[in-house]
Amino acid sequence: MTTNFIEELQWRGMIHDVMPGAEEHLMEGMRSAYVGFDPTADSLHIGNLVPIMLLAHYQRCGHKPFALVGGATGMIGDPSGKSSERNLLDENTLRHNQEAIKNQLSHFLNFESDIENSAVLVNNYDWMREFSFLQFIRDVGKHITVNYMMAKDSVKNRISSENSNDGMSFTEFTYQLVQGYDFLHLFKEHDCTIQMGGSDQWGNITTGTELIRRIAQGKGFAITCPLITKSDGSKFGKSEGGNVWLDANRTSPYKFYQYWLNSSDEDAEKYIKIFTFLNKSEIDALIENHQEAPHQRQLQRRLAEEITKMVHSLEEFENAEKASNILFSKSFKTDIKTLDEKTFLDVFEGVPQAEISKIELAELDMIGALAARTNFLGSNSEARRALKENAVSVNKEKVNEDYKLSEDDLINGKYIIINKGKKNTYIIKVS
RNA sequence: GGGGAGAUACUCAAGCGGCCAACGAGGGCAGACUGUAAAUCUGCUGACUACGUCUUCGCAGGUUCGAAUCCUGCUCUCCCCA
Repeated sequence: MTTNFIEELQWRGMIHDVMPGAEEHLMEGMRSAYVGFDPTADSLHIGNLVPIMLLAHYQRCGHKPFALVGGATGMIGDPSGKSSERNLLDENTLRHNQEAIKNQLSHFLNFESDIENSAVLVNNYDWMREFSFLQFIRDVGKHITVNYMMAKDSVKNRISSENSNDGMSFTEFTYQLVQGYDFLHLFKEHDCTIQMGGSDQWGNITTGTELIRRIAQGKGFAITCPLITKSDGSKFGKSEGGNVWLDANRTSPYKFYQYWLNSSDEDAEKYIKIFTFLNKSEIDALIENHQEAPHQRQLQRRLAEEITKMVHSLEEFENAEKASNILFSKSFKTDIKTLDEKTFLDVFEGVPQAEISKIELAELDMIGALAARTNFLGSNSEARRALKENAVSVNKEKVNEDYKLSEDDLINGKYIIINKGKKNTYIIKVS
């Protein structure tokens, strides 16, 4: 019943490193593996998507996935890849975030308890909370030398790097021990033998396998996936300065869809393997088609479709797609009128809106429509600048500073769509 | 405890009495080109009732016709010696 998990990940480009023996270990039968998630926010973002997919594939291959919410570790802060100390969380926020995260994970993982390999959510705060400091340093600390801990890249970088002047607190130094202990705990309690994560987690994971070996005389395995990059070098998962979140309230499904749709060709080929469950032949065919007619961007479309459906829903995807088609269509003015009000609102869900009266409309100039009255832009200056740069359009037609809005501009008798550039849309509702 | 260096816009980083709303780079935004891509080129990137005015260069005072630049005190950071 188990299919070859490693092989599956391999062709998808999701393997960075596998500890020797892991593949054989997995072929022997159902195994349990876990991935840690950081509960610093009440939503995951697409940077978390890779580990999520890791677990999802894992479950699909017939194994049992554990999602560990790092309540305790989140209180400490992982020094890997960070150049400065992190803020700590309090318990209430933690619990709230855990719930939200579980909810999002359930889009990918099956938590139903009636199947053998159902997913399980655990929070390391539950077992770390009662662990006293003395107990911990006796039971765990005794087995790992400082020399061993110092040898980890995450620690070395922080201590020796010239650009981090802040040093590293003892708290963060102990992070790997706490995470390592999680692995040991899950090993003992749930027979969890594998930990997966991004390649930056390798050091932390091996501290865990080390603990399992020394304390429980067992064998734990590490599997890491590459960190996702974008071909232009910018950070993956960031858009307009912020994270792309899985939560529709933080990143609207439309924006989410657009993020993927705007992937470069190179990235899209990579992403479709990593972020969708499409099988190899299907993906190969898609890539081939795309290379023949790259301008049609079928690959990006399919990629965006699959992920949006998974993270949000079929309906949200359809709205996002529809909105995209209309917003970027050549015959915008006629297309937009084909929408009834309900669909119109769905399509523009999450787009900033402002409501004004007809009387106000008559007096409103473009500065007011962009900033002074509506606050779409940060300041009047910004509005003036945008107008001067020929960046603003009303219902998709470029306008300049002298343009006067009127009732002729109303769509469905109520709405005016304003764009700044191609990608920033605002709606004025006139009542 | 003693000595030294520093704090400038989103980030890095110039400026060291008027020519400073502040060089430059990165980032961001926009325009052209395109495929809502990448690359490239161009413009913008404190605010306002806008050819002018106002508020900004760690904080608080002071000198001066005039200060990011000089002086005094304070806060914070880093480095060296003990």
